[in-house]
Amino acid sequence: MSESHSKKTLTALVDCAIAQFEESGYEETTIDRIAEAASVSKRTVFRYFRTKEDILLRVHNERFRTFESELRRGSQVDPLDAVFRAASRSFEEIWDDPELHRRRYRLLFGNEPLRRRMCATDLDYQRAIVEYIQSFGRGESLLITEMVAAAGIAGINRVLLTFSEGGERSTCDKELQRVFQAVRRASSGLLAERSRTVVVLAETDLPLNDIASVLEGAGLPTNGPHR
Amino acid sequence: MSESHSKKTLTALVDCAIAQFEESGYEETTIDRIAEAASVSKRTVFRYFRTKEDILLRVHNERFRTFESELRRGSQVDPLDAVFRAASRSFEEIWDDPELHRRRYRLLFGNEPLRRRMCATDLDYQRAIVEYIQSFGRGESLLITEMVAAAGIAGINRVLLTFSEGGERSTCDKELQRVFQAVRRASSGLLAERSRTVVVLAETDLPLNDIASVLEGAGLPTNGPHR
DNA sequence: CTCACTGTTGACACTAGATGCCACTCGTGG
DNA sequence: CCACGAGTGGCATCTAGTGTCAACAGTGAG
Repeated sequence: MSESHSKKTLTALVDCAIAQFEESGYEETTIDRIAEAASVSKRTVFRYFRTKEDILLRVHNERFRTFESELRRGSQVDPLDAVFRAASRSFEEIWDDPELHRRRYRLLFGNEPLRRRMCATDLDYQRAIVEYIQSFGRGESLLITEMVAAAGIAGINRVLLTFSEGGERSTCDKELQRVFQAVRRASSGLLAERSRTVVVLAETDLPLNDIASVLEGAGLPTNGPHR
Repeated sequence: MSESHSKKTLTALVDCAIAQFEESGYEETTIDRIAEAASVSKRTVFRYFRTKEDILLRVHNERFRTFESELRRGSQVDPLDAVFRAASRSFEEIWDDPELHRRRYRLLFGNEPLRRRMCATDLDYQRAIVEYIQSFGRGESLLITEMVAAAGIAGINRVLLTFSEGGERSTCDKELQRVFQAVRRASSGLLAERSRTVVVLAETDLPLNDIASVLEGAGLPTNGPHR
């Protein structure tokens, strides 16, 4: 259960692999080459990483796991708040060693097959978010929930891309907030399955103030200048 | 350029492969096994399909190509209309042989690695949709456009899942429409970066009909009973 | 000190997906 | 009858990934 692990060889493996990928490209770099560079046997490489792409993708997938556990931990009233918090948390680890993560994500975004592989992780995020939101039992349709989740994930991916292109922490934080503001705006309309700007035309003898009182009594704040 | 192709062996290959996959599972079925079942050599299998998963995924990827070309062809005023039309068109081929496609998608959705592979195609859809919408030059932010596209694609994927689970044409069409209504509702707010239901209170001496005329003149359809 | 236990590694054999190369066959047109 | 090209089989080869086993190092107990 404890699995083979030696911090030294692990980091050596990652460093050598990333260096080789950057130098010769992902496809062109064979496992044998990486093993040789890290002075271990091919077999040992596969003891540390299940697959070749796992060398680059593991950290990304682990980001999902922290996201998931943060999501469970969060006892928020609003599901979207919880998702936002969890997403923020999952980003924090990146800032421990931004340069290494940046190189990693640059490789991932720069290589088409790997970029596509990353999409597979989105499925995990979608499932987790949908399950979480549905667990609140507000009766939102599965379809709409999935769509809202997908939109949020697309936003998160762009934040990741921004980061890989050199985005600083403040920039990424700001973009992530923008994503969730957008999700909130969209979902308030979508989850309730209706959202439209309505213009009401009506004739009445009631004075303006009476109508405003009725609206405010119904929990609809009015902010127009009414006497 | 003409590539090797023989309708007979192609369909034989697909039929045998799908049958084997259904019987023994995707991973458990080797290329040799498929080749043997179709009475061709292993080498020939790879002349018809670049990879093993291509046997199942090719049709799905071709669906994207028709989507893309339909998108270009479409000379719609509204970009979302064009995307909706293109999506509908890309579904039409399915109804030529629903059962075969159903078996295919059942395998794809039922096998986790393949399900994840399908996600890679979403990237193509997202890029195409984003590029198309941006080409209208309405100044929507890239981030928001990507999010809206992702939401739509998530919806399309659910329609596909519904189909694979036995959904009839009318059911799928209805669900697809629901997806795009949702996208429209969300995007009208998102692309403009604001969306809210507004109630206007005002006093005026103008008769109802005059106001209605102004609104309709501005392209806002009214449907209330006004004299 | 030594025995036993455990965790890490290297070496080797092997499977399966995938590619490159060459020779063969078969139908069609000149 | 020959030529040509498309489609094919057979074979060698490469690479990712797995299973197995023996070797070796550290550690704690007797």
